[in-house]
Amino acid sequence: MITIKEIARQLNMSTTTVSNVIHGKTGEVSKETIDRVREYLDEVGYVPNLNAQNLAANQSHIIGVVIKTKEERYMNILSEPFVSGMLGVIEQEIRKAGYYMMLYISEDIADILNKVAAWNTDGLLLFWMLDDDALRVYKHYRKPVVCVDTYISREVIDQFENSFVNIGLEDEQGTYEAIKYLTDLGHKKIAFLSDNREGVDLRRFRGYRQALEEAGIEYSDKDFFELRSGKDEIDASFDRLAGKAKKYDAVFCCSDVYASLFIGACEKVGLKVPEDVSVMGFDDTFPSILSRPTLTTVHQDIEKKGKLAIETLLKMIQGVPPKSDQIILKPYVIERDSTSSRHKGVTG
Amino acid sequence: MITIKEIARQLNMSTTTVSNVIHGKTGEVSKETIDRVREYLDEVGYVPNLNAQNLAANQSHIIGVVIKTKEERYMNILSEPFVSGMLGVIEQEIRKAGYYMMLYISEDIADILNKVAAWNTDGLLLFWMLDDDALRVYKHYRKPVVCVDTYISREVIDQFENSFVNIGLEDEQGTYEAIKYLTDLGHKKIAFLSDNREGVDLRRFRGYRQALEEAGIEYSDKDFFELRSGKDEIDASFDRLAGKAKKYDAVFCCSDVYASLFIGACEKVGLKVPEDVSVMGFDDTFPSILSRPTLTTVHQDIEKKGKLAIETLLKMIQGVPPKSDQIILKPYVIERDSTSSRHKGVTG
DNA sequence: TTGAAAGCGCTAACAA
DNA sequence: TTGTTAGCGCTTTCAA
Repeated sequence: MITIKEIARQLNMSTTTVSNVIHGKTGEVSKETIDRVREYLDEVGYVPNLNAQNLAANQSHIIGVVIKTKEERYMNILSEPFVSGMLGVIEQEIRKAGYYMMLYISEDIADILNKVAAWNTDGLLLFWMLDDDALRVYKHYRKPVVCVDTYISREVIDQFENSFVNIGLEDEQGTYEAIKYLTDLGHKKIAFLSDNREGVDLRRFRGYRQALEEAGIEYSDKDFFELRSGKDEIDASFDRLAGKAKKYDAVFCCSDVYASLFIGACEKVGLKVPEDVSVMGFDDTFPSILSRPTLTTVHQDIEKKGKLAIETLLKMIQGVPPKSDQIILKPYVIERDSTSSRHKGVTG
Repeated sequence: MITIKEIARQLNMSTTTVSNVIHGKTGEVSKETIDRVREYLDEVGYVPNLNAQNLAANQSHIIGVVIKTKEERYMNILSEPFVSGMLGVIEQEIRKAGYYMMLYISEDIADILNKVAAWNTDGLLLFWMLDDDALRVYKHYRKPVVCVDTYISREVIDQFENSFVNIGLEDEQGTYEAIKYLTDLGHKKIAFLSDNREGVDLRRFRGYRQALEEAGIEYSDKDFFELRSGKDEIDASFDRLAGKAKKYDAVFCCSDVYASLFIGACEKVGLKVPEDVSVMGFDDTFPSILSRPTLTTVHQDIEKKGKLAIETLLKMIQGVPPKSDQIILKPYVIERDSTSSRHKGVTG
């Protein structure tokens, strides 16, 4: 790899001049010199050493994308349609902006922090942080941080000194509408299926509770279909829940994949979807159209979410302070074939 | 961020000593010094600047993962279940080995080459290169390169000076077995669905042709269901192909996603799967169990493929020459519900 | 308009 | 066993 120094030597000029034309700081360089340098650059196929550049300029052009995984899951996190969809658009946007993406996946915030610091990452995109995770990151990091789908308390946000931005979704409202959609169909016994009770899923649960309440339906904790999503247990877990589903009119699932797998489990126990039980998903990722029946689900605009996240982060990196600390997208129900109006009650 | 220099100053010793204990080169340092340094390192939470480290040591600990995309596709490449599954295990393995992954997605090899060189990437994982793509990369790069699912001619391989390794699959044999499975069920008119005629899919096509030949079935180019996979055209393309499917007993698809979408298109034109037409997929990714009917497909071990690729690359980076230039995994047919024995011919 | 030189943080050859 | 020092390739201040 040829270096600037060498080029300068060949051209009989200083490294400063070469560096200047490389960076288009041509105000201070004669037209003639510019051409001479440009031509030679082309000829030798100069490629800058980014490590050196980063070291000298103290900026890396790396955007760190941080995903905190839970322990063992049935599926590699990157295989989740929502995650891979998100990552796809994020990667694209980062690349378009001339930055590089580095992926940090870990269960351990401290570990992530280390790596992010070691690379001198210019900015961070944080997915699904809980509690004070994001704050811990920010405190040690003090560079632009954008969170995605993160719920933290006002108190914690205040400690961010105005440099917290979350790109989120109206999870509660979206789920409320989903459940309302089901009650409007005449369903009464409605279960809520998720593998956790935190963050995003907690808000969805609240939306679910509120819709039930407004419909005058009582909730019991048995209606929370808690999935054990470990690799070894997920099948058994679905089977168990499908067994319980006989007593329900509808089951709302916190992701399309879960909805799809749940439908499979229902089939196994002889329950027909939607005739015997309606099933809803969330996200409107491609499992919702591959599944049969196709999934009635809550659509969210993944592309927009990803683009907004990177756009916001990039602006912050360029020193533009964020206008608001929350950018919240609106989801909406998409009707497909996994739901229908209530039959059981009518005939039973 | 505290530096080694500063630490050395505080501790009243040289940077070499500090650097040595950081890197565990403790043979040359007294026990006492080691402890003193370690303790202080902990205390101040020292994090090395990787840019500096890379620059000085001339190695980046970055593994470049290169994916050459085709033009516009209906789906972001990272959303493809096969790709995201692969990336998931690769990321994991890279991380476990203490390396970093940098993703380079582009249509343009030259562009990729630039970035890879700029970062001084330690090794490269190349996906689905065609023709002399991989060779071009190697020629400009001359560091360890492992290809995945790459078919190139012997001539080209020879130019690699023994440093070419491909992690592949018996695509031809796998497809041969898939088609044989279909002919054994009594199917005669069998179509082959793909969006291209190169690389992997070309070999699969050859397996298909051979199986047909052995079964004494004639092939006509109309039996190649060529999918236009652009965003705007894919639906229309599937509809058109589903229309053609009426005259067929079975359709072999080059991916599970395609199989799944094709089944959807068949339903639209009133064709039942598998009663009217059998459909097969490839890869055995999760659409094959989410779809209804579940997909009969050709299973390949993605996890093993990914692990082998990284393992091989890491060894090469450590200077161990590869034993063989081809590591080829064996796929096998998995029976599910999207295929059945031939009815149409029996009754018609 | 151009150049010299210091320094980014780290490694490693060499000296002590 | 420890320290000095010369780079790695680039940016940038300051001087010419």
